[in-house]
Amino acid sequence: MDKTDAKQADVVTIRDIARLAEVSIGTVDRVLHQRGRVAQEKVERIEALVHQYGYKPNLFASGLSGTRMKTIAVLAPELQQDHGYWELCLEGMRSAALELEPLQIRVKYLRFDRNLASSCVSAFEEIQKTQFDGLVLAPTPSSAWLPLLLTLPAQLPLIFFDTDLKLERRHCFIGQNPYKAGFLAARLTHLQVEKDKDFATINFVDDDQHLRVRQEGFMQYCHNVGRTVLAIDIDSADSLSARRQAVSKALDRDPNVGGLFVPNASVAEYVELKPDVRLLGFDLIPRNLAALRDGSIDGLVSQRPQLMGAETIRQLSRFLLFGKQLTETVEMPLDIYLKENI
Amino acid sequence: MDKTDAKQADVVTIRDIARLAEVSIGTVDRVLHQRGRVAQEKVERIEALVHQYGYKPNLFASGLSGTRMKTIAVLAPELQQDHGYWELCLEGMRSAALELEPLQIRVKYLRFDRNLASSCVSAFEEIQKTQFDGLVLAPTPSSAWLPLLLTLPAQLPLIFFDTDLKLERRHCFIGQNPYKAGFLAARLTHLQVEKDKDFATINFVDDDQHLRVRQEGFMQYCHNVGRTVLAIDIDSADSLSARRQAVSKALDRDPNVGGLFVPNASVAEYVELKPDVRLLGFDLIPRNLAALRDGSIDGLVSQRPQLMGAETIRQLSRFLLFGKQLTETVEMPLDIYLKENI
DNA sequence: CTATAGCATGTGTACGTTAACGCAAATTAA
DNA sequence: TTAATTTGCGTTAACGTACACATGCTATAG
Repeated sequence: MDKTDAKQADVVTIRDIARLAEVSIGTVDRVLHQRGRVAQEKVERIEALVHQYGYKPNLFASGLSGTRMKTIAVLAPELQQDHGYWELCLEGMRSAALELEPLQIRVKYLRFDRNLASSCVSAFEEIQKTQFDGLVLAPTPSSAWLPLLLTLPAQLPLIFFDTDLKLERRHCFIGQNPYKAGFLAARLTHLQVEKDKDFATINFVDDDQHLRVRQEGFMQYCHNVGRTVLAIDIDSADSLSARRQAVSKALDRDPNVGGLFVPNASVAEYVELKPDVRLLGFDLIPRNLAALRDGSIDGLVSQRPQLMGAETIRQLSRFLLFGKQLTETVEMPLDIYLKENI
Repeated sequence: MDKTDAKQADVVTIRDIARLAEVSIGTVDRVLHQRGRVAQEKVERIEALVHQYGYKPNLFASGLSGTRMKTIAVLAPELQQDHGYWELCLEGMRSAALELEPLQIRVKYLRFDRNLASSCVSAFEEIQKTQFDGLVLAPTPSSAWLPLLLTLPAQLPLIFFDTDLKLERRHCFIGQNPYKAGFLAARLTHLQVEKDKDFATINFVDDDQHLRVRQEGFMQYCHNVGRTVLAIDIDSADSLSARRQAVSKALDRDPNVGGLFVPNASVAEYVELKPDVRLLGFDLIPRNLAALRDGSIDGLVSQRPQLMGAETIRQLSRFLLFGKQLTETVEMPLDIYLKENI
């Protein structure tokens, strides 16, 4: 029951294919790796046999002969930006990287300041100095990254993380669907607030694409169920107290508001403004987690940054190791967090 | 940027260790695999060097030399049992298995009738006929499985799937926490039902451990928030119409019930009994999914059977490939599903 | 017609680990 | 003391792939 030395009879090797095609393994190898220099007739013969016998190169053997450590480069915003969200993403990446270490996969992390285009450029230049076989990038702000990305070799696997970008070049995206996220957040708020009350939502004036689309989803649901929504304009560059005061004032002006929705991870900054206003927001960062636990936040929608990070590294590794084509878009599931399921 | 032939300078091989210890690789290998026949003095010298240089065998090389396909045996209830829940689990296993195929891992599935002890025995005997390197088992009913498990070799890795069992033997468990699941379901129901209404829950008289604990969690939450719960006894062996009628009658008797909670995947069988009673249940099986979509079910708690299946196979593979110790208990996250996040 | 590319193809070897094998020295049995 | 084990250790042949290199062939130029 322990040692399985059974059936390797049906395992097809490159040598089997060579024998069947009446050529050498070198020729088969050239066909497999499309290195040319093989007569068309033989190419076809070999490809047919490969298909017919379902030949798959032995991963161990190819790994052994290569023995070059593959490197994945990860470019993400500074850890403290976005309230620790990136920290969680990297945590997931690190755990996946740990698993993949014995498979000769290494992950190299580099950070940049997402408010500073120059920081993006220098991070990009920095990473170029070393060899890498795949790139994971959180491409914010897009204006800084787009020109840089054009300089990348066309065949280098590229994954956009968290934010998607329109780009000619072949790439893949892993992240959430912000519209659905906003829509779901609205539903969750709707559940928790008495039917005759209104909603308020914070509208960050410096917002990015992501937040905007989330808001759209939120508004659409509210519209569908006939909830009135008060949008409170806030500049996230303002001081915490100024922002709290602004929101507080707005809530006072409209006493019928029963739920406040903050479309990003900063939700914990708006706790305890008004006792009977439910507070909901985004992202299960430690601070929000604590607030959810103690009841000062009533619900969160989140996208499991750790899982997302781990999945990203795994996807890319699968490509690097098995040559498995990357899935164009991986839409990460949205989670609802209440006090009971954290 | 593509070919990384950089630094293998610091990769320590068995040959390096042998050279440093002034012995042959054969001796090092014997020490590494504890095959004996090495002088104590050299054992210590080698072990010290292995530790000092952090030598890790090259996975590719060991895989290559072994080349024996490792087999994982999976024993799970018939696919149609439990409303297709097992089907989803196997789906996840299959997808993980596909990924692992190139790593010489194979998964072999066998089904049994979980209502028939004799079926468990024969499935167990059947699986014994072939070689396997790890076993995944959904051990229901426990009375049938416990005696069989004693006959397994002590070092064979064993994972209990979905249901945990007390067992002397070393093993690992992957599944949900049913108490938390019930608790969460109650919270979800609580959110969707007006505060002055009561709850009803179906109490399957032939229930198993799982359902019982779920019910406990549900009851506890209701108790905490002061909701009255009407328990409706149902025998799941009865016909669908009989069961629907029984529930319907119970609901009619108590017109203040605003929410009905079904503690298992059969929830879709109780749709449209009373228009103003919210319906909540368990498990995102296709049928429930459809009912959630069209609004006849108002919420589900589920445990992502696919993810659970995939994770199980991955865990075991990690052990088989890397010798990575199995995590004792992997508690799968609970998900809340509403119409918007499916 | 020979020299010389350039292309099609085969050969050989490294990659690191594993474990069977074989030899010698040490120990035990007869 | 000799024969038979046991112990300690080194050697070596896989494992399947990848790729550098060698070989032989064809076509074209001189």
